[in-house]
Amino acid sequence: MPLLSRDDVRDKRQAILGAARELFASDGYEETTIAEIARAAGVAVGTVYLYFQNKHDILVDVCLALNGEVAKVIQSPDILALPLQQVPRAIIEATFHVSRENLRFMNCFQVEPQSSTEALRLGAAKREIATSLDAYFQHIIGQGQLAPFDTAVYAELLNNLVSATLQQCFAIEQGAREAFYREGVIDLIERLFFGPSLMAGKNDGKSSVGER
Amino acid sequence: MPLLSRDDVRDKRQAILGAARELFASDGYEETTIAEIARAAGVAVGTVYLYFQNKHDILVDVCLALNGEVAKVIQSPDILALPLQQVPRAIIEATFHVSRENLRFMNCFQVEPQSSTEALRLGAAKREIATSLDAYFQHIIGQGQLAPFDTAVYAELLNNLVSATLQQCFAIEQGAREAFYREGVIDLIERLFFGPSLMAGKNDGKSSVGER
Amino acid sequence: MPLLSRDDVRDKRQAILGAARELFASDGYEETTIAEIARAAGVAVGTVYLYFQNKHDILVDVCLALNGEVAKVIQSPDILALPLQQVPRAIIEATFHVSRENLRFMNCFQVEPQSSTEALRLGAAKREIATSLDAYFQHIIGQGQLAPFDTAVYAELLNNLVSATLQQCFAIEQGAREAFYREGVIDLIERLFFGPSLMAGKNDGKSSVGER
Amino acid sequence: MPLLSRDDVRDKRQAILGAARELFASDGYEETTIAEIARAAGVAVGTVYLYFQNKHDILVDVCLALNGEVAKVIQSPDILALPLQQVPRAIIEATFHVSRENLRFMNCFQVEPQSSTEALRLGAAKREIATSLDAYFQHIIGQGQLAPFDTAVYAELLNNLVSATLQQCFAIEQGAREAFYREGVIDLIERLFFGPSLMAGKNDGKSSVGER
DNA sequence: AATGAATGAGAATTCATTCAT
DNA sequence: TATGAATGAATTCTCATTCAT
Repeated sequence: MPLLSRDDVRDKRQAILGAARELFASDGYEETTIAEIARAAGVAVGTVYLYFQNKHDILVDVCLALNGEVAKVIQSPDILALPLQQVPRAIIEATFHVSRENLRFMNCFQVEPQSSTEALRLGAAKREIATSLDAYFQHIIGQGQLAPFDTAVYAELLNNLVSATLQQCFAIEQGAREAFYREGVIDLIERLFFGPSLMAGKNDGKSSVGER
Repeated sequence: MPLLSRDDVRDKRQAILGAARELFASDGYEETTIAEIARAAGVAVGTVYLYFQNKHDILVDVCLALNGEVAKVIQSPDILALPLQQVPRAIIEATFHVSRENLRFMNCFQVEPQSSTEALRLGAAKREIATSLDAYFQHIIGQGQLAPFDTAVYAELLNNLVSATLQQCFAIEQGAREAFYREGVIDLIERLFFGPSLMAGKNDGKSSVGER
Repeated sequence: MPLLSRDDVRDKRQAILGAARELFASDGYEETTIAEIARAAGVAVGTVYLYFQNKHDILVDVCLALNGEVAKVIQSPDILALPLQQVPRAIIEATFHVSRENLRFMNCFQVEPQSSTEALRLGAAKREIATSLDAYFQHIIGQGQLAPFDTAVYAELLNNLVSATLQQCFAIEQGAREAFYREGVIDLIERLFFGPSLMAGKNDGKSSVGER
Repeated sequence: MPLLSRDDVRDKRQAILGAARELFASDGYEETTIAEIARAAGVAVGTVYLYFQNKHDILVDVCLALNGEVAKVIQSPDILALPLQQVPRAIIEATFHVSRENLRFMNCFQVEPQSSTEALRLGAAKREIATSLDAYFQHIIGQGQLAPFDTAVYAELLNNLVSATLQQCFAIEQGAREAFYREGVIDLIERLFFGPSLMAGKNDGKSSVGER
C-alpha cells in the first residue's frame, strides 16, 4: 500500500516542474538554483532529487513538456479538420497563443543535451513535431490537395522557422511585436503553399499579398 | 608612442577570441573556464581580463565575429551582382560554407544578453543581417524585379529560418545532413520567390522542385 | 520539530566564531581565510556560509561578542553595589582582566562597518557601553555623590580612553606593560573624579598619587 | 648630474603620497588599488614602485606624515610659550583643526605593522608625540607649576584618549559632533590638571565646569 | 627614471548533491 | 517519503608586483 497515491506523486512532480519552468524562464537555467525551485514548489531540496536525477534532468523535462504543448496544437483534430487553406493561419495562431501563455519559454527548444539518453529524449521531442507536420503533409498530398514535395525537409524547416521566430518574439522581445511576427509567418507560409510567389505578383499583375 | 602596437593588441585579442571560440564550440560556454581559454591562447588568466570585461563578454564577442562573417557574405558585391534567380542559392551556399568552416559554432546566434549594453550590441549585429537583406529586397523591388511586399518582416523571418537551420545542422547534428538542409532551404526560398507554390504544382501540372 | 536543536546551531556558530576570533587575533583579519576558519572550527567551508553572510559578517560578530563581555563587566551588579570610591579601580581591573583573557583581541573595537546594517549593529554595541556608563553617572549624581556634569560626553570619552589603551596594551604590546597601563588609567580616572588635580598637588602640598 | 633634481623626486613622492592619503581615507586601504593611486598621482603603476617598496609601505608613510603633522602642533613654540592654563585648549583645538583638515584620516593611527622595521617606524612615530608631551610635562614640573606625577603614563594615556576620540569624531562620525567631542576633551583635561574634580564640585560648592 | 602590459597566485563565494534523521 | 544541514569542489575575478622597453 503506497503511502502516496499516484496523484500525489504527480502533483509534487508537477509542482517542481511548474516552479522550474517559471524560474528558468525568468532567470535562466544557470541562474536558477535547486533551492529556489524547491522553495517555489513548496518542497524541500532533497525532495527534488526524489523526482529528478539532477538539475539538468529538470530542464529536459521542462522542455519536453513545452514541446508537448506545441505538438498537441499541431495534432489537434480541430485543426486537421479545417480546409487546407485555413490550416496555416490556424496552426500559427494557436502556436503563438500557446507560447504567449508559456510566456518567455526561453531557450527550451535549444537545450543542449548532456548525455546520449538526453539527446535521444530531446531529439525525439523535436522530431515529434516535425513528424506530425510531415504526416499531415503526406496526408494532404495523398488527398491530391498538394503536389508531391520533400515533406520531411519542409517539416523540419518550417518547424525551425517557427521555433526561432517564437523565441525572438517572446524570449527576446517579450512579445512586443507579436502581431508583426505572427502575421509575417502566416503570410510567408500561405504564400509558400498557395502562392503567389513574391515575383509572381510582379509578372501577372495579380495583387501581391504580403502587405499588412 | 604606444609600447604595444595596434597589431600586438589585435593579435592577443584574436588569440583569446580564437581559443574561446574553439572551446565554447567543443565544450560549451558553461563548461569552458577562463583558465582553459587562457592556456589555449597562450596567455595568463589576468591577461584575458585585460581585453575582456568578463567571461560573458568573450562569448558576446565570439558571436559578434561569427555574425560578422555571415553578414559579409550577404553584403558581398559578387553576390549582389548576380541575376536575381541565382541569388538565393548563392547566398545560402555561401552561408553554409562559412558555417561549416566555423564548424560547430554553437548557440552563438542565440546568446542571451546579460546587460543592456550587451543586448544592444547583439541586437545590432542581428539586425545588421536583417537590414542588409531588407535593403536588397527594396533594391530589387525598386528595379521592378519583384512585386512590393513587407520586406522588413521577410528579412527577419528568413534570417531566423537560416540561423535556426544552421544551428540545427552544424551545432546539433555536426553537419551530418548538410546537403539535406542546404538544398531544402534553397528550395523553400526559391519557391517562395519564384514559385511554383506547393499547391500550384498540383494545379498546373508543372514539375515540383526539391524532391529527394 | 527542528532537526537541529537550538543548541546544535549555537554550538556550530560558536565553534566558527571561536575559531575566527583566534585566527583574526593571531593572523589579522585580512590574512585569515575562510578555509582556515572552517578547518579550525571543524566544519566545511560551505557551512560557514550557512551561519554568516560573508567574511566581514564574522568579524562584526566577533567584535560584538567582545564588546558584550566588556559591557557585562560594567553592568555587573557586584560593581555597581560598591562604594563610589572603589568603582573606578574595580571596573578597570575587571576590564583589563577580561581583555587579558581574550588576549590579543585585536582591532575589534575599531572595525569599520561595511554596510549601514553593520554600522548600526557596531554603533549600538559601542553605545551600549557608553550608555551604561552614562546611566551610572546620572545615578550617582542623583544620589548627590557627584556634582552634575556632562555625563554623556564623559561616558564616551572614558570609553574611548579605555578602549584605545586596552588595544595598545594587549593588541599591540601583547600585554607586556599591563600594570603600567592599568594603574595609569585607574589613577587618571580617580584623580578626575576625586582629585587632587595634577596642579592641586602642587598648591596644597598634598602628595600626588600616580608616581611609580 | 642627476636627470631628476631632488625636488622632482620629492614632488613625485609627494604626489603619490597625497593621492594615497585621499584614497585610503575615502575608500579604505584594502579597497584602494595601486593602479588607482598611480592614476590619481598622474604617474604609471611602475613608478609607484620606484618610490615605495610595496603597498603597505605607502600606508606606513601616509600614517607617519599624519603623525608628524599632529606632532608639529604639540611641539609648536607658539603653544609651549602659552601660560599653562591655556595650553590644553590650545593643543586640543589645534589637533582637532589639523584632523579636520586631513578629514577622515581614518585608521592611520591604528595601522598594524607588517614587519619589525615597520613596527619600529610606526612605534617611533607614536612615541614621538607621547615623548613630546612627556617632555613638556617634566618641563612644567621642573618649573614648579605642577606637582610631580607619572608623566610617561599620562602622556601615553592622553595621547590614546585624543587619538581615539579624533578617530571616532572624524573617521566614524565624519565630524558631525566635533564641538561635542572637542569641548569634552578640553574639559576633561583641564579638570584633570586644574580641578575641580567631578566630586569636588559637589563638596565645596564651587561651580562645576563641564557644561558647555 | 618611467612606463604599463603581463602575470598568476590566491580568495571569497556558490550550489548541486548527499545522507542521517 | 520527506527533510534540509552539511559538504567541498570548482570558478570567476582581482590586483600587487615585475620587467622588457
